[in-house]
Amino acid sequence: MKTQLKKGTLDMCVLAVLAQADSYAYELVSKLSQGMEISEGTIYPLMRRLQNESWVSTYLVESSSGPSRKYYKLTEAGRLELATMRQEWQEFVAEVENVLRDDPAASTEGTLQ
Amino acid sequence: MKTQLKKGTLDMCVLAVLAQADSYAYELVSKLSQGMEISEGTIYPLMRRLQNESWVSTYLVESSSGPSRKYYKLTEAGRLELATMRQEWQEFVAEVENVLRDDPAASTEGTLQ
DNA sequence: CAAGATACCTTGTATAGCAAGGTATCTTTC
DNA sequence: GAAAGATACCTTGCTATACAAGGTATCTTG
Repeated sequence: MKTQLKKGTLDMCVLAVLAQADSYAYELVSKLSQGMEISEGTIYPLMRRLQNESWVSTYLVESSSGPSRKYYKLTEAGRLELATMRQEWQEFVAEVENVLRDDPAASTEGTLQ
Repeated sequence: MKTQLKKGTLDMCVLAVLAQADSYAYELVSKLSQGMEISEGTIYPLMRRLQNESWVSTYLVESSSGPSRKYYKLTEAGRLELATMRQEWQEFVAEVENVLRDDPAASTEGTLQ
């Protein structure tokens, strides 16, 4: 239902996770699913986009518990992009909060009966 | 460029502005444009959506400086919806910040050369 | 070998923001 | 009173992205 809110933030989230450690799509879904909803149908096109932008590189690793994993590694360009996205995200949140702040109902103290 | 980030937040922003005072689309654009970018091509379909959801009602007011203005007034349902959106927004921001927090580069101290 | 988990992927749909373009009204200026 | 500019409304077509649904292949376990 609040799927629109995610638009544009998921790539940043993925890059942030990859900034910690290399990972593969299937694992990224389960990692991110701890805090937010994200589905497989979202992650694979997304990873292709990140790769097309050269923000990640890939390598295959054979697994002992299933098919080979396609690992993604953050590139230097990806690291810079993540920093940019972080900044834009914070600016955007500040803008929205600024609009919300002017709303009298912002101070949620007894405004709703 | 960061147009994706706005997806799903603009209706909340509009409702928040209307929570302060009734307004019309053209004025809403200029009000919101103080803090964020939003265009006319966005606002009119958006206002129709809000109206279809019965979150706003409308009335015409003749202007002394141009054509009649279609004012939008927040309904009670709209007020409730705004509260819900606020909450979902805050939850969503918290989720994203949570993912970002785990990123070592989060503490922006000397991480970039 | 059947079932289930792991892991990859694609197709089609819905949504929302925006640029570009169009119309009508009202005031001002010449 | 014609032209120009601001005000105010609106629509069409494009784009991006998230997701459900479906499909394939691999490996383990019973």
